Amino acid sequence: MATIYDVARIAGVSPKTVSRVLNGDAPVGKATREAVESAIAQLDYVPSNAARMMRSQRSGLIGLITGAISMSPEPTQPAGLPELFIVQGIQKSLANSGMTMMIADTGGVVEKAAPLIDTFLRHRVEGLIYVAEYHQKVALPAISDGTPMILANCFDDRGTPAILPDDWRGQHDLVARLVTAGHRRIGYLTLRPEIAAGRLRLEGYRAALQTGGIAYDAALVANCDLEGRDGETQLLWEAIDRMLRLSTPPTVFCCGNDKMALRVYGILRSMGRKVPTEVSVAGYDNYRVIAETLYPPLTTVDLPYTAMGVRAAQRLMAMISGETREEKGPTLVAGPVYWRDSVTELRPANVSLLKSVREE
Amino acid sequence: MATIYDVARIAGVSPKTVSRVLNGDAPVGKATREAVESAIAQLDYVPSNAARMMRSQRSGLIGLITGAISMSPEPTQPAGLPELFIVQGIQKSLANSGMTMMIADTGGVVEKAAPLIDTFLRHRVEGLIYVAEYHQKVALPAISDGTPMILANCFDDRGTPAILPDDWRGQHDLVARLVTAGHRRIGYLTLRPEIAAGRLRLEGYRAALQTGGIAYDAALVANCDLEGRDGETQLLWEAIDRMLRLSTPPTVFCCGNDKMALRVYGILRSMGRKVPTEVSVAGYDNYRVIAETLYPPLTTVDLPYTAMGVRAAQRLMAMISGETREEKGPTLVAGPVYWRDSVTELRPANVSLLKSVREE
DNA sequence: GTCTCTTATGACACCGATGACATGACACCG
DNA sequence: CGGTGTCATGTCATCGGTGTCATAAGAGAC
Repeated sequence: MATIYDVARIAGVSPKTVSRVLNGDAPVGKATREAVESAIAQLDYVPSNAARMMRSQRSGLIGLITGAISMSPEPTQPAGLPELFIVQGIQKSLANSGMTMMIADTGGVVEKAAPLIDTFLRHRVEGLIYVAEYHQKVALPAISDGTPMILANCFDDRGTPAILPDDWRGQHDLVARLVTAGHRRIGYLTLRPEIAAGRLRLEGYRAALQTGGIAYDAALVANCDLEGRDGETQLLWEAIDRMLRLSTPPTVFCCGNDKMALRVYGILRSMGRKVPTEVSVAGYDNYRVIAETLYPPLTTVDLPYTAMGVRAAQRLMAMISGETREEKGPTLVAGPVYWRDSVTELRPANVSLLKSVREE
Repeated sequence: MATIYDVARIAGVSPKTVSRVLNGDAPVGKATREAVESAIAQLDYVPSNAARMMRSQRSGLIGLITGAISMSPEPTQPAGLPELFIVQGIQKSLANSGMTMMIADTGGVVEKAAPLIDTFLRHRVEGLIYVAEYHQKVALPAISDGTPMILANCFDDRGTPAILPDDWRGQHDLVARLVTAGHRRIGYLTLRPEIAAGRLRLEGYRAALQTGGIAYDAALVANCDLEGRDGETQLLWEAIDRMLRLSTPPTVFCCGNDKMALRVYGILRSMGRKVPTEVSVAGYDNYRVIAETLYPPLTTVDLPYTAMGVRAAQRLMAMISGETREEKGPTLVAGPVYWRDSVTELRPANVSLLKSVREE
């Protein structure tokens, strides 16, 4: 690979002048510039970032760690990689800042995080982002030197800056929208309460009911999340069957996520109940492959992964440039409700009111 | 950030000795080693890859370019990111070789590839991998210097080494398996023939029929792929309806991919046809969120993305280490048939023969 | 004509590691 | 006891750029 000295020799100038042409940090005569540019083209010269970095002490690198990309060796459970949208958002933001992203993954093994961080530090990354596969608490090894770090889709108890989905608000907005559409008996087939999303969304559900003047009814809520183990379909079947036999059965089922909604579609059809004319269904995640492909298309709440990635990158860049007006605590990012045909409007007259609700 | 000189001073030795402790490339006395290690720990010293790289002329970096991560600004069409499994496979392989992966994406815009390649060359990556979102032909700018490059999930007409899914074999194996199960009228709702997967899979379908002694019947094949535009469900409905009215209707529908199969489930149920007792359905891709969640679970062919990633990394590493016994032409990677409950065995007696067919 | 100011360019050291080579201290050999 | 080999360590140059400073050539001011 050609060096700046080769270029200088061919162009008949000093290396420093070549450097000036490359960086435009001082005026260069027209004839000289052209000679240099021609030499560069002739040699296919590409400057070395390593050398540049040694002097400038800036790497232009951001390290990204995720358990997302490689999962357990026998990936029975994790099927989608939605958090890759977070990476997309990060990448989009960073490209504008001239940063290059290095990426590595833990393969789902937490212990691998430390050596990966070390590798990144050797490359003198200017910032680190850790992306989790779902909204959760994590415990990463502390970074001894001052390299800034951001958590995306997760948080820790050291107060590391975090970007999180606003699960509470998402479920709240969806349920509020259902209430506006006239639904008052709202079944909720929840995720397990052990995970953050499960807890927060249930709270959002309750808050929206309260605002709508609807009493919470425990008979309308069932945890149908078996953590990926088999039997989920049966659990759903039983919960749905039980709720539909109530004296005032639900007119709509909210599901913990879109995947669950996909199962619920099959179950309701097997029961001979038409969606949405006889019973409505809503999901969560806006997992497009499911939500848009299902018939009828699924009403759901967007998990704003891309936006979270953008925010993560922005907040990291702010930390790197040392801006003082730094937010404390986690940044919550809310996603819009995607209103599709899987939910009936029980009172069409109300549609005019809908503008007050956040929608796509 | 501490340097090797700081460590040397604290430990009371020369920088070179510190280097020796770090790299273990020459014997170091026990007492000296311990002094150095203690100094390293005390200073939180992390060696600089940039400096190391300048001398060794080896970066330990691999550049990965993909259009996968960030797609069109208004992502209506691309919903899944299955090719990220390719990245997973690559990453898994590279980690074992001590390589670090840099990643960037074109955002779907081909013109962005050139500057990204340039960025990677500045970092003196030792190899490049381009990953496409689906099996296709691409035209990338040539790499002027000799940096090795691999195409994954795509190919060009310059003969750049490529890793491709064996679509022909996948569809062939699936259909052969269907024949073994007793199906002789096999409907095929295809992807559009303009894309590689559409063509190759159709050929595999025909080849398997021929081997099974079954005549090809054009009435059983319909292109139901509208390139993401609306109306696909209607097109599917019409094709299925027409085929089911044939004097000898198909006993199974093969679908161009799992997403199409998801639609077909809904359509068949709306038509009042039970899957799989009245009619069987098979997909392609083994898109787990769909294939495993659907009821009944979907018989499909695995698109071996992870394996392709592994192969891509292996082939690249072979090129980097300059091994001569280099394969020519594309590497085809076949995925197994995942036999699930969406297809009926018409002749259970035949099950004993199945061992000859590749399965999970 | 001389002084100053700008423009254009070069000389040189330095960033942080490591390869090549040198050196000093022992151990072992005949 | 001198020769030779091994171990442990140091010296110095070097990788490829760029920051700092110096310098030469004109342009314009007085």
